[in-house]
Amino acid sequence: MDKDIHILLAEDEPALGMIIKESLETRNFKVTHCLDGQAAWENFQKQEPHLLVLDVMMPKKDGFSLAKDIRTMNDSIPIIFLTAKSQTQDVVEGFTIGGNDYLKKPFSMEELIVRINNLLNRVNLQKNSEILKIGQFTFDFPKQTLTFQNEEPLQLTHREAHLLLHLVKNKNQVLDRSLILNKLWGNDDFFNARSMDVFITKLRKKLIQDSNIQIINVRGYGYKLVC
Amino acid sequence: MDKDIHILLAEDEPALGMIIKESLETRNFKVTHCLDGQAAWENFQKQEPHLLVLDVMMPKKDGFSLAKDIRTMNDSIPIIFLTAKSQTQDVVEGFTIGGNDYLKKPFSMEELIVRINNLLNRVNLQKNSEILKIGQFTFDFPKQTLTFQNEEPLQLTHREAHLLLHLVKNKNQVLDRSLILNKLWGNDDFFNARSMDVFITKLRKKLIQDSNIQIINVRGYGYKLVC
DNA sequence: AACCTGTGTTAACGTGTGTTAACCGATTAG
DNA sequence: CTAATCGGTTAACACACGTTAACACAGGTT
Repeated sequence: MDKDIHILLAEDEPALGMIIKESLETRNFKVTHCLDGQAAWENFQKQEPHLLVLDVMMPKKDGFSLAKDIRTMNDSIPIIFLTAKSQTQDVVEGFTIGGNDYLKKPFSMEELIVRINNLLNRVNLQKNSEILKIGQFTFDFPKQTLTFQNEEPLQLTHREAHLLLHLVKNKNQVLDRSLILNKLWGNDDFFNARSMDVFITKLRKKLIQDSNIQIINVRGYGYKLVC
Repeated sequence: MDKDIHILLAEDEPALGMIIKESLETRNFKVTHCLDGQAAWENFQKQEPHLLVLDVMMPKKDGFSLAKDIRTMNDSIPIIFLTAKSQTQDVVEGFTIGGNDYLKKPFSMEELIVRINNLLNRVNLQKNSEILKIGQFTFDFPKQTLTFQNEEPLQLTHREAHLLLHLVKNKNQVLDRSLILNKLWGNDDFFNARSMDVFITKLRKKLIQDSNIQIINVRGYGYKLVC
């Protein structure tokens, strides 16, 4: 799952960069290592990574300046700065540019990984699993479409897509009613529960073409999607 | 022009607060001075200022806690913290809450004013000089053009370009309606919301050539551009 | 000045989505 | 068996959003 996460690392010290890269790769991240800000900028435009780890002091283009440029193109991508400096003013500058976290050298790999996971969970988790297969269907969650074999994609609504995502992520196991309700509706009162029932019906209809797929109710507990 | 800018100042030390208030007023800002966090909170709800200057250590409600509450209502209003502390950790805390800048006491008025102007410029006239790719389109924001592959560039209007820029900068994630409205229109009343709907329609039409690009509505929340 | 032209807002009407209600059958407790 | 409960299904509904066109207005042109 993590192998889908792509991190762009900009660090001019080759040895340190190597260590970070390898260390992150053992955690199943895909890492691109650039040795200066200019290279990182070019790579960012080509590859569109999920997260950036930028050294502040680099040749050609420093990390702050690089982050500033990146923010003109993308408001949300998480940025972590690495810096040898410790003055408050630098931290401030990093954050005003739009950095999300800040790590002072020397730091432990554990620290870096904790921060990366933090940021990815905050921003990235929801859109993580891009395109899923359910039996003979293809479920594109970001686009909210459900495609049977090679037919025309069927457009799902926001609620349908989210509910289906939950079911698929927990397929072949019982999903607790109130768990889904709390996650998607915010609370599990009577009316929301009935609303969910309606959506279960809708999903069943849209999944009817593949008879191997079923949304099974477990009375008093919840639902499970089998396929 | 500056006389339209309203700053909410929360500073419990009356003398210092007075100095700041008067100093900002000579720069043509409209300033409301509150002596504790509780008063500032009430005032914020009533007046909806353009920028906040918050002391961190205050009676009744400290600046961090106040900022946290304010961020639940408004993601974008710039917040500057004033603090006597100088530890990096406090700075980090301030920024993770959603502060935009940080000023360590004692500071000069000039410093404060530079930062205020910085933040206001960033919010008001986001200067951008980049060329973005959206699927098979090239979006030149400064020129306000949208080019499909090698065809003739399509001219966008000012509103179209700004709206598209926001969507692209936050692509693949849901962008809050009222956030866009507040940024581009200044407020999120009914009529502006309908106006935005019209522009969404216009953008969809202009992006129709690449079927992988979609502006998806999330009922009650906002839009996301997927590509 | 009168006339276009392009832009953004407002209006009017249509469509889609999510919630609620109503009615039903199935399951289970007593 | 009967009553209570849970879930299935359909339809009614309110309202968010889509779409188109009319409109107002600013800038430029003649």
